[in-house]
Amino acid sequence: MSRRPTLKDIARETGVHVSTVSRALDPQKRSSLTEEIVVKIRQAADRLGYRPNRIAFSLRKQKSMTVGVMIPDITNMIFPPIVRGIESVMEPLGYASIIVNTDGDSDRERRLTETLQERGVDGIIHTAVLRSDPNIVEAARQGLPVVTLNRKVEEAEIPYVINDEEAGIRMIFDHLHDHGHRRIAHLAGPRDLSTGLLRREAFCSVARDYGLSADALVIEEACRFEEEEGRRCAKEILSRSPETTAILCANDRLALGAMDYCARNGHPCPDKISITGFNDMPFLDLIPPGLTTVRIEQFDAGATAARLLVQMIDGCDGKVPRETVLPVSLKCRNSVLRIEPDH
Amino acid sequence: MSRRPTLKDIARETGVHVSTVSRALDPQKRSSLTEEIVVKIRQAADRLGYRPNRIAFSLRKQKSMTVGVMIPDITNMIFPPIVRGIESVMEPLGYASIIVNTDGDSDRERRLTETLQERGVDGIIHTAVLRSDPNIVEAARQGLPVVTLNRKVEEAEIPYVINDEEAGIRMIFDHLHDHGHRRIAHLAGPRDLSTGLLRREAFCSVARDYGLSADALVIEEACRFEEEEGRRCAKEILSRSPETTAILCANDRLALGAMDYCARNGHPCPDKISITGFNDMPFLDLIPPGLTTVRIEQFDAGATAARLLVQMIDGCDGKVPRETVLPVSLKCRNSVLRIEPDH
DNA sequence: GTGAAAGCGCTAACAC
DNA sequence: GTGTTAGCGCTTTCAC
Repeated sequence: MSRRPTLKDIARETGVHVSTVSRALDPQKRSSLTEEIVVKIRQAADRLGYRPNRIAFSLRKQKSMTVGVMIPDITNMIFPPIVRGIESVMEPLGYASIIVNTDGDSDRERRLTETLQERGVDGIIHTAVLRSDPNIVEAARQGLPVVTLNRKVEEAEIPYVINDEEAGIRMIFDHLHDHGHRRIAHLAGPRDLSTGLLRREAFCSVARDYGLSADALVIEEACRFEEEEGRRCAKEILSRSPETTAILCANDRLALGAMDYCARNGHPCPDKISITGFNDMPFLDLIPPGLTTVRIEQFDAGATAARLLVQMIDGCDGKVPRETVLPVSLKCRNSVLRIEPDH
Repeated sequence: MSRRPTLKDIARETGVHVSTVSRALDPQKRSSLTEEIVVKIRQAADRLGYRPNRIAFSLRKQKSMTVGVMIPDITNMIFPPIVRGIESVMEPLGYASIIVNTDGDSDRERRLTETLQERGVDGIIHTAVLRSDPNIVEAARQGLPVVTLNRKVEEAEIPYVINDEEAGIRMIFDHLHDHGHRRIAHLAGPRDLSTGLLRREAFCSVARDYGLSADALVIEEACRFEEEEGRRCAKEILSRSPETTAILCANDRLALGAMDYCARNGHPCPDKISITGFNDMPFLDLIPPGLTTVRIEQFDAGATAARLLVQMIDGCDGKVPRETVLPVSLKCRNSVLRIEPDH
């Protein structure tokens, strides 16, 4: 359990100064040294099993080679692929990630943001941001590189990468309409999350394009993106508007909840009612009847956000784009039934 | 984007020495200072928005307040709950976790172990260890606190927390036997993982207790804990031993794969064949017909491992227990059919 | 009760 | 080409 060797140990071992050792071990500066001494130093380093101390490096360089990744909850299956996407670009560059779960708790988020800053993270990828989010805005204002993922914050110029919500909703609405559905309800997400709002707005806009008047639209808003809320809202929709033939849900978990409620209450999907989701989370294909949904490339989204963040950290060339919109696609399974349009 | 304030800034502001500021801000040592000056310093700190620099702290104290968490792959749904369990004890204690994915790649694991050590982690929780795993053994030998989770490594005295594999296999075997099954095949996990081996051994041992001779046992071993391997092995079992009435799988993913293969090849579960899993991963309840499996408390396992690790780091009282075995329970769903025993 | 000084392991001016 | 020196922000002896 002997202490890890330091530059000083190598210096003593080889009889040179620590700064020489430091240079010899830095690929950038190696060139300014004699070949002979470099070899000697590297051999000594290998022999002693030297590993650089990144903490000392961080303190000196004011760069921790660490980024913070804020997510609502890693047990929500759409996040692990995002995390892997981030890792796929960060790790090869030598960055480590500290992943924290906010649980959608803004107080907790504030504390975690502070913790990350105390730990000197070089930047933050935030996948749990609210449309209005003073904590992260303040951090960004102080000069910390931040990029938000999946959601955007409205009060600041923080770069974000989102999916093409509008296109996704349009695809799925078209799909329902093509299958004869005219009485399409929207099970909306929370209004304080940008995805919730964006998808709702897209729904209204597409409905308008199809000539449905806004006040005829039945929309029920979930408080959280959770199955339980899906059940509650499905119940609401069914009782308020029993003639509904399809429920377009703002995400998969809401759809799963809605499907469960409908199945238990004499409206099995797809026979009695068609239901659609959004996200295409893992394992959805194994759950009957197979939710038709909008596929989002979570891994790519993570990787894209990571690339942006690195650009901001390196602060190299011009500004990074404020907005990055990733393409989505329709994933047809079996939760949408073809029916005769009733008009 | 002004630089974050340091102790020096507060010292200048209040006209005292930095060491005094340091003491005033340390709850432990605050007592040795005048009440008056402590108040003045704390006010100045608040006014400037001082946040301690944990990197400097780490360098000085040789303690990073960071632990490494090695998992095979965070997108495997059994791991997120473990991560949250670890976090639930680590975060309140001020520890952050760096989570890394090994992808079961031993080379990658070695690199990651080194990276974690360079970053000065105070300990490692390893959920992806092989039965023989020189990398982590070497790290532990050098004095780094390590605890393994779900699996154990055989060549060293590294504390581990595992689930009661033996009891789990026994429960599920009993359950199958109670339902009349006598021709029970085992779809085993990889032999180089302790769970794979332990569950296989338990299977053989229970079978022996039931008077089944070892050479009559049909066992097919998967190379990885993945659906694809489950399909392959199910095919093998069905062709080698068509009279099989039940397949006891070493984990849920293998079971899902087996179920899929059987369904597609005229052996729907549970009507033609009964299948069981192990782990009770999330969302299993939504996948028909509902896999009967052994429930593991992943969150608790993570929390337990974290508690052990903290004990080791604090190096306080006596040694931590080498072995911690967590209880498991039977989770009955609908993948096991009651049949007439054929003898 | 408070200040002075050293040092954690490293990098980067600046000398020579 | 290599050594000297200073310093990143903090804690901790040791003085007084």
